[in-house]
Amino acid sequence: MPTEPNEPAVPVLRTRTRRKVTLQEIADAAGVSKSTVSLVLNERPNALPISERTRRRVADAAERLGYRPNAAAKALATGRSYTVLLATLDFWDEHLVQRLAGIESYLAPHGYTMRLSTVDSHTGLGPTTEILRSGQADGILLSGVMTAETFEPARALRDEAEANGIPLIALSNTFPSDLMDVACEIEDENGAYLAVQHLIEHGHRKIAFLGVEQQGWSVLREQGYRRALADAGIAVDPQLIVASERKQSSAYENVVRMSHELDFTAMFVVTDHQAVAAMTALKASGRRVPEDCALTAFDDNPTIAPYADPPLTTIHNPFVEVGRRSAEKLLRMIEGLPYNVETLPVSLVIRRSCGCP
Amino acid sequence: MPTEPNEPAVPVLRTRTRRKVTLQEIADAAGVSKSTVSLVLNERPNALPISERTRRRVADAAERLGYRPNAAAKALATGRSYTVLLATLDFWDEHLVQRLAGIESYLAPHGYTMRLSTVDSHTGLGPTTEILRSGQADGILLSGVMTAETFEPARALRDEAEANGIPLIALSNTFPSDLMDVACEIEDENGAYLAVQHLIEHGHRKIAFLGVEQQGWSVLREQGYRRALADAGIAVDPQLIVASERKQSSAYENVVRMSHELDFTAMFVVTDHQAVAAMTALKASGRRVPEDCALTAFDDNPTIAPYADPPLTTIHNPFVEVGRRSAEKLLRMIEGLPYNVETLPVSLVIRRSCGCP
DNA sequence: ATGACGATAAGAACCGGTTTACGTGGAGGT
DNA sequence: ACCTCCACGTAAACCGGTTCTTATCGTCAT
Repeated sequence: MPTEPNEPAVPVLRTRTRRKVTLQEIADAAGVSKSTVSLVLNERPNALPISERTRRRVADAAERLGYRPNAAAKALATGRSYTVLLATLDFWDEHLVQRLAGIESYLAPHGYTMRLSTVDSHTGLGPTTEILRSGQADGILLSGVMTAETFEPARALRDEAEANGIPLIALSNTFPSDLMDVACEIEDENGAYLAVQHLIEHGHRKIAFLGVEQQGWSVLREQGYRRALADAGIAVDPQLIVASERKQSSAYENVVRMSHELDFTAMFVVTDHQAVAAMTALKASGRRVPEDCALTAFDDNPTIAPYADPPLTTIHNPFVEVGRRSAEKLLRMIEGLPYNVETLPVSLVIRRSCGCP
Repeated sequence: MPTEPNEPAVPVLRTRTRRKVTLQEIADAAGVSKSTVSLVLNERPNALPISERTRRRVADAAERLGYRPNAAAKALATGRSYTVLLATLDFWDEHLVQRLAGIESYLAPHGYTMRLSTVDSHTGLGPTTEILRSGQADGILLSGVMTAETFEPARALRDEAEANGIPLIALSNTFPSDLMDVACEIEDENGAYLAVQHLIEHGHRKIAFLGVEQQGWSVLREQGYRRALADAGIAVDPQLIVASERKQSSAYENVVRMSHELDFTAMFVVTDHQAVAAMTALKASGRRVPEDCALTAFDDNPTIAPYADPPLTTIHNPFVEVGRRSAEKLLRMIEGLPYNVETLPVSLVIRRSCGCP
């Protein structure tokens, strides 16, 4: 029983693949020219007037045929890629995920998509340069915090972006503002104030501060800590102010040492991430949280704060909103629209680590 | 002293922006036609012959003018975007970073770049569908592991990719193989065998196994554990085989319980990530590692294993290589070339948690 | 009836590459 | 000296949109 010899062996994929529908095809279907179709489908604010009747005919045809504009053709004709480059200096930015959600939620409805490229000492700027020079991105969002290793790559990227006339903003406000823009600030100082104030309301007066070295936001949060103490008439004990490296183990070691050497009943830690290390250290030093040492933190990281033991009382850092705003600001820069930098409010999220029932 | 009134206020950026160099310009500079330039610059294997002299002239001109092909024009002409879509189901894939390094290292020299898009219950398939339908990607790498929440989105993406004739492969081998392809396997079974064998060589006979629920690779690693015991003539104690959820807290709780209820002197944990939780739990239960309980793990995660206390003896999981191979295989699928799935070897990395000096 | 004008739509050029079918000049054979 | 043939380049069409200029039609005032 011989089968048809010319029958392809695995035709499934090919037959199911829908052929791409072009502007011309929907023009034919609607009985108009392709320029008319383009005009209708793009809905320019002050374009040529199109009658309601043809507008509808075109829209119907487009809908019926399942038309999707060819991105490359559009990019070629407009000189814009409708693409944002997410350049990352350090993929281990714990907050990238949440910001990403905000970024995508803004980009998608505005017809933009995202490219990804890492910029570090291993990969170098090469691939990223290629993306910019070949016109594959209209703007850049830079992810990652400033460290000794990331500073130079970040500066190089900034220069490359500038040379190509492509706007760039940073997602985190850890870079000097003369180096690069950010979309928005958050209330670092005030958030820390609220977190420390809450500890004070619990009756604590010996409150330690655990910060992170070399980060502007950590300094701001320390200022909030100091202001809260000052407002409550509590003198600052410099010994109780400690800064760790970014990694958790550094925080752990610091807190173990502090537990042995210093006298405090509460502690404010500048990030949830470091707070869990601090709590582990406190417990390892024989202190219960919050009974022997109450603790508040900053970030309200959804993968950390609710699952810590005890759950963290912490300042809600609006990362998703920061992502949204960053995308919004970048798009405004791309379109040449004005924008301004706002400061987003934060709020205290009370769980158990502070001693609240 | 009036200044020139027509002088733009902020000309800096514009003047520094290099105008894009086109094929035609370098054709003029080299005194040839633009088709010749295209031919020279693309170096097709069996294209029209070009004399060495003009080849050099063109190359020189291109170099001198700093020519970069316009990606959109190329994409339009070739019908290919030279872009791979990294679709992620779950950005918290701990191993994405390393795989990403491997992926980029392969993509960049082959002229490909990466797009990014998340596919989950929040964002849905929408933006991703748009990318595929508008021809903005030639292939898809799917990141993230299979869970109850990610299964449906993954299947939908697979269907959409198939409908558009775009190849897709998964980065992790957690999906049923009839649902989607992977680029390569790793020696899950053998790695676990090596890790457990090492504990046996230290003289341990009561060895616990801590796995992760519902993951194929965890099952494979359990098989390696069983084979190692069998080869040493040790009977398997079913009570010592425990599976946790993916989150660390689940592992922590399981190990605390095991420490109280069961009798074992060593433990093999299926991931570094869970191993640190296990170690914390062991210490919290009053057991020293490795003196009271030796421990080996799997993954050799560079951000975890060397920094654990004590540093983890663990199986090196070649994530970077997996990323490279995944990119390679995807590109071969895009180009219609044959490929095959290989199994990558793993190796034991000895540090301190096993009890070695 | 007719010319002017406004509202619509068509036409064509263009974006910057790729790719084929088609010239052209020179070397080699007789 | 003439024809062939091959090596090398060129011209032109095409990819699928955008956008500006031009043409056409109906309507209204004169």
